[in-house]
Amino acid sequence: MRAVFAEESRISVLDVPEEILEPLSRSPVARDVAHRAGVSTATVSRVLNGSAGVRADKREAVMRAAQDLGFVANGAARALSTRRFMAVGAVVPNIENEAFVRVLSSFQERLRQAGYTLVAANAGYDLEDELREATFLLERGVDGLMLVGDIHHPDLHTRIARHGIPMVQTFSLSRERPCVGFDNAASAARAANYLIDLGHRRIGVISGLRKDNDRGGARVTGIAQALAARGLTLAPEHDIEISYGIGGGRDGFRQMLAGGPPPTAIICGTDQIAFGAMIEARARGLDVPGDLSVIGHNDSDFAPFLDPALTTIRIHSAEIGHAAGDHLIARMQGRPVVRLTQIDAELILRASTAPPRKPTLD
Amino acid sequence: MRAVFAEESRISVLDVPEEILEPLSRSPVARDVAHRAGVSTATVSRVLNGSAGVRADKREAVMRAAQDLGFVANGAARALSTRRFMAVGAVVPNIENEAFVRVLSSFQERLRQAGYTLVAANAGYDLEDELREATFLLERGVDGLMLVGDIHHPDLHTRIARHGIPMVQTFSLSRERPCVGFDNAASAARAANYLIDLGHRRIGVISGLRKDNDRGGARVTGIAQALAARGLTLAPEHDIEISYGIGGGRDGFRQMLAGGPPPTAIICGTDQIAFGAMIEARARGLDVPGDLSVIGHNDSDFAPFLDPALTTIRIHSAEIGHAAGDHLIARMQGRPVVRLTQIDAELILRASTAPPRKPTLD
DNA sequence: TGGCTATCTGAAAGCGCTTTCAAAACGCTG
DNA sequence: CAGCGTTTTGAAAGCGCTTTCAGATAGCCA
Repeated sequence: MRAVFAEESRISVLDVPEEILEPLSRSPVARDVAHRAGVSTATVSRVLNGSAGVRADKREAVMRAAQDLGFVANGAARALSTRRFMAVGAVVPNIENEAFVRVLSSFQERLRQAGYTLVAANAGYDLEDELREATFLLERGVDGLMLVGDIHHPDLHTRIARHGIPMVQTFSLSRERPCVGFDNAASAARAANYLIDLGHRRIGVISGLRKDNDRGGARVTGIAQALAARGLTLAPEHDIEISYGIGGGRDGFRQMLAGGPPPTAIICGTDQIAFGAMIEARARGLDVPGDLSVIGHNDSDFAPFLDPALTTIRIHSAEIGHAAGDHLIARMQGRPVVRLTQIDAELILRASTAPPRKPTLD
Repeated sequence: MRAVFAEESRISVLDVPEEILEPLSRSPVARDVAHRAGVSTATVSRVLNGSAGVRADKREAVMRAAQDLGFVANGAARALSTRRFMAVGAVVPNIENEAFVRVLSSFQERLRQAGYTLVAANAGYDLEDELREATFLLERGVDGLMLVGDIHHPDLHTRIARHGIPMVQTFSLSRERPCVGFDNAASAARAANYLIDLGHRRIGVISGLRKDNDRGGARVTGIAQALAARGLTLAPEHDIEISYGIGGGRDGFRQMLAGGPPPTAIICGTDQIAFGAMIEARARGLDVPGDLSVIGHNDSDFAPFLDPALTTIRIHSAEIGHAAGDHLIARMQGRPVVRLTQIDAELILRASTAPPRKPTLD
């Protein structure tokens, strides 16, 4: 059931031309402040940047003049002069995705404290687009760059290197490049082992799109290997790749059921997918966790509130963002840094997983 | 039930000092390109900015030289020279909030197409913080600014005016300033009227924090007025203000029940709050919608998938973002614009609302 | 008070682009 | 081929800040 009520569709008040805002003469520049304070622009700069060696009275005068005039330094001029933009870029696959939002938020928090601004861009799970967006950021001017994952367009590293700015990768580990993340394969394998230990033998996977996505790929690989190590296999019909979201999860599970004997447990690429799969399972009369155990990824806000509460792999997004921020800030300030920071994901056990009702016989 | 399994806590590989990246001489500048192409920097600039009036052969030569050198113009120098930063700022109350994320994403989409970058900042529902963040953005250099809501720090408008850049407000309407949004009071009132029409007489509200939040305030006011117009009142014990989130919703509803005869319907500030309230209701043995009708706000992804599916006020976040982007781009390019764009919210009817089981008698 | 050092200060030179302005090159026409 | 109107082009002047460098001041001691 779904209807639109009282749709008083959209209205626009047309063409009220903009009035001109105050004919403000011209925004004040350092010279104006210097004049007013009776000093040179050099001194203005020194005062406003807090550098020592300015006599108290002049300092006062400059401060007051700047205040009176409402002076705000021109960022571009400063950047041009100092060769520092005081900005950091971040390119993430999907800027609306909860996990990335959390990382960006905590990343920004750190940067902001250090006086940097964050400029985020969207790469949409496509290496070409990622390259394009990163290039755009480099042109506009950033002092550092955050990327997601370990596979990128071959030209990307060259371009970053040419700009001579530090870069840090997140969400996965890398032997070649600085990174903050976790072992996606290992954490997914841990979830698989947990299910195997519970007695499950037919285990399925519903992942998001894996194209240009090393994290998703690694997780599936990790699961397949964990199964193999215990003499089990990930059946092709139990290895589903769908688009993200609750709808994707429903479709994915439906697809899986169409492929032969259903699994007794599934591991999903996100909690949204897991939620969708649970809905579809219920619609098919399957009990979770009685007939089907479900594990998600991310520990979204709603995960503990689902019915049953969702077992999930919690990614410490906030800590990844903080660590990535700290890493970049340190390098931009020329301090030594750790090259690899590992922040392991945790398996959070809740009610959506249980031993299979009737242990499978094979 | 909630346990942490196999917590192999966090590891950091320490102090592998960063190797120096390629000792690249110095990134190429326009002069280098000019030299290589045998022209002046003026011509280089003309070619790279696509301005007409450059002979084809020189244009070719410049293109090739720029390509060979991997030249990328310095954004700060360009900004300083053109007095345009090609950047737009946005200050939102909570950068992690789903509704704002969606607006920012669609806003950015438009800006990006027009060659602008978005710089977003977090104001945390506090006017002082909002002022601080906006000022920070103004200093760093933006050509336009997006804000949320119609109440701001008194100094904010002065500062924006001093910079002479356009600003647009979102999510609510304003008679003083350019805006893209909807009538929060009216849309909430519509929801209230719908409940009244269903036969509800005791209607409650659980809103998020209303401090420095005109949207939240307007919604409650709208509901109270709608009730009053039908001879009903919003009882103080049914007017709850809590922090956002599912947990907030649970707490809020619990608090409401503690305050006397329970309402037969509630309107919540977000779908998360509504979800929390539904969980708490169920925990108390109340049936939704039999004993309690619930309406949310935003039409989050999960709303149609809750059990029962959630009736909610859908805010067209993506369209608000697009319209705000278009508005700002137009003004930055000196084109005339509409001053007020209204994009009404819709009431989406689903299964969480129904007539009260036993009509109240008053 | 003179001399010497330590502290402050301002003039001026960039930073790397864009853009104006005048000169150069070009293409026609008569 | 001179003369004239167009195109093209480059020199140079900014844009508004930081920072160097040398000169001006102040502080101190004898």
